[in-house]
Amino acid sequence: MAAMFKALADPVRIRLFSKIASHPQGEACVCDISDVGVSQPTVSHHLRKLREAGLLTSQRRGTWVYYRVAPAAPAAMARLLTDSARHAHAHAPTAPAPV
Amino acid sequence: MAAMFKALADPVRIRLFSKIASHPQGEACVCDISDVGVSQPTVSHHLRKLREAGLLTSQRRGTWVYYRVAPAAPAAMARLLTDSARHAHAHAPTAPAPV
DNA sequence: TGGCAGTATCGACGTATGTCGAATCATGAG
DNA sequence: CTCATGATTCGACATACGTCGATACTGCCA
Repeated sequence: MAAMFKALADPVRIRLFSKIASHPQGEACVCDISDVGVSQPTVSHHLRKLREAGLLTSQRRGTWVYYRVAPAAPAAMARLLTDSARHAHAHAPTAPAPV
Repeated sequence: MAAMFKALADPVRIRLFSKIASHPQGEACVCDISDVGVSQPTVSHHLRKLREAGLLTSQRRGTWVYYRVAPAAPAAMARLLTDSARHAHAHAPTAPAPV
């Protein structure tokens, strides 16, 4: 789980992840998202980290490599966060629990 | 945003965060959550990181310091994740789009 | 077959991070 | 006031990370 959060613990990787997630067809080739302010090898390095953490999947089609979001890992991360926030909110000192 | 994810990019900090979130009253003093496998100064260091990232708030009551989850930051992180996952799912190669 | 465009890997460098022990601060008890 | 307990800060160390240039790999096209 920590590895998943570590994968997004970098502004460049967050930008890459968001770009891929918001791209048409839900996928993007590397050439479409390489303008994040770092060199091309660094982009490849970050994409590899995101893929190894389970947040992205890659697929080669001809010359280009397409990346898309793997839904399982983000869902698990979101679950941990929402569970914690909900529990904290239920005991919030200022706001009463709505239900 | 990357700083928030970086705050949870460590197994010890995930354990601390989860322990605090699941504690009764939604808060925990440091002495209650110090058994995470590292020394007590290291626990304090990690709690400081989590607090600086906006994920926790601290409050001293007498001898003890109590930590609780700050709901805003986890909510923002969860939103980024669920939005990305939902978008990806809408274009998933296996599941057809419902609309 | 050769060349070319798109990606990935390698090696190296500077910086950041996690960890600890020792010391310090803060608070309550006697 | 003095001491004991809980928590933080400090200094130091080994390791991990982000970044780059150079290089190698992959597949298309002439």
